[in-house]
Amino acid sequence: MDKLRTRFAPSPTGFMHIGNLRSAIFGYLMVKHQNGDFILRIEDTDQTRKVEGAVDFIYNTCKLCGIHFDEGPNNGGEYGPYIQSERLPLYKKYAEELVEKGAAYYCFCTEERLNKLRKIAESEKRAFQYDGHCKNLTKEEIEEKLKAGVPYVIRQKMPKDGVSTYEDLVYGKISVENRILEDQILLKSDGYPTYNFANVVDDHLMHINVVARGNEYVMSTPKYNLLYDAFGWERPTYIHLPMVLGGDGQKLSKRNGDASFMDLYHEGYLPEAIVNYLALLGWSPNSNQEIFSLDELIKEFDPKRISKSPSIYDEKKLQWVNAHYIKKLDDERLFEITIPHLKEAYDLSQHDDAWVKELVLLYKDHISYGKEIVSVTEMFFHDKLKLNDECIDFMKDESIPNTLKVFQEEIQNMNDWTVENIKEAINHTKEKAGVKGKMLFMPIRIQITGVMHGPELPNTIHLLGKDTVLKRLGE
RNA sequence: GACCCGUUGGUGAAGUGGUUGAACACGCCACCCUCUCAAGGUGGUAUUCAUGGGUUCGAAACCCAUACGGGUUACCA
Repeated sequence: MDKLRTRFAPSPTGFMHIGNLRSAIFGYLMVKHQNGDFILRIEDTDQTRKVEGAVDFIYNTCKLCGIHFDEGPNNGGEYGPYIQSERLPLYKKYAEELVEKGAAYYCFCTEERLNKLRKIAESEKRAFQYDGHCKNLTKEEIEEKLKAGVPYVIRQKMPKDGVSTYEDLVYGKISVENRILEDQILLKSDGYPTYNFANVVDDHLMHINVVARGNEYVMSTPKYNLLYDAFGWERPTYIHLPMVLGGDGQKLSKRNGDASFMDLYHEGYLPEAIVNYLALLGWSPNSNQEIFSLDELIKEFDPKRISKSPSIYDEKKLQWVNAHYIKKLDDERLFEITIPHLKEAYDLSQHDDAWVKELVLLYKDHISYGKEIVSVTEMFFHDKLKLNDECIDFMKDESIPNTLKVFQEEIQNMNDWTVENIKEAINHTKEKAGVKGKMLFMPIRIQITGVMHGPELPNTIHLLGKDTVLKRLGE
């Protein structure tokens, strides 16, 4: 069997949303499972959508995720160029070849005529389909118009009857009646190929034998196959992926909580966690395992276990996965995904690096993504503590003023400001004030941090600093 | 409208005719741990498998309708 080769073929929009990334991941896993090649091809046949720097952006995103390309615009390969706008002459040549073979034809129909046809179809409540007006032009007529420079497109000649069938690795057998297939445009009047055509030509030329893409193409795949057949090329294996939807069951959008990969990344989600989560959206392993490294995913991946129904993107579960990875993260990376957020939110000039790092470490097990460090550490940066009702209630106990007073004295008399000494101070307070457990810790915690929960108290106090602590105890 | 695809709990899902009175995970709740929260541990919650018909000794699983959802129907990709 030939080496597996698939491609990720995005448009250079400078944006990669979760669904796109997932397609890339699935393609990558599919092909790497069998040691195949993963190729990047840029589909920029719609010049109006092109964005500067988009190719690098795609490379960066994938690199962060651990996905590498065996071939592509930035790393070359045997079958380049890998940017469609650089392959223009090719498409024309192949389109003309198809005309010669009788599988396509020149069409000189104007937009006005097409629009008129469309209107008629609409008024008759019929689906519009090109009527094949130019299909039967004589050779002389065509020559003449070409010579006269009349703008033209090249259209695919579709069979009028019969049924086209193919086998999809996910959806199984798909059949579509040929009569609903339109004589679609292959080559636009500006000389650019349409997506559909460029895809087939490039896939063949680049020896792509596995096509993994969104299931919005399930129904148009017979058109592609007809093209392969007309050329006498071998059809690839198709894997159509179910869609990813937002929480409202609608297509992903900013509105329903969609985030692009970069948004998530910048909020301190780890790429490996995102990849892990995404791999589980619409695919399930043969076991109950939930946490997978990329290598494990490659080993376990089986396209037969891709589900057919759309999946809903659930940020809660992503957070759970991400939190899992954060717990195992080495400190340096933890700092990278948290400290910039702290810097942005708070004035850190009063603190040195070591202090900031200690703070982050204190919350390592408490956050599920990097940016969450900001909300969770608020008490360190805002002096005004607002107690909620529960705290106020708690503070009503009559033993509390004394407990706080004793503790305050302990702090005042402390020479070395260390976690150990603070622990000692709490212990002394226990003895001197005659309180323990909750009645010992809670008053101190509430008075100093303003809330009833948080990480370990001595460490928290230590980080807050003696001055702040005394100030809050005095209030 | 036509065509294609889908429909297991709040979410991701396992399941491919019979230890399923439907696994596992997220979420949620409770308990344990803990000064507290988180983490961790334990337990619980929720789907009778969209609906209605078949086929079968037996169906979530096979077949047919219906409903709902999504997709396609561009000189966009």
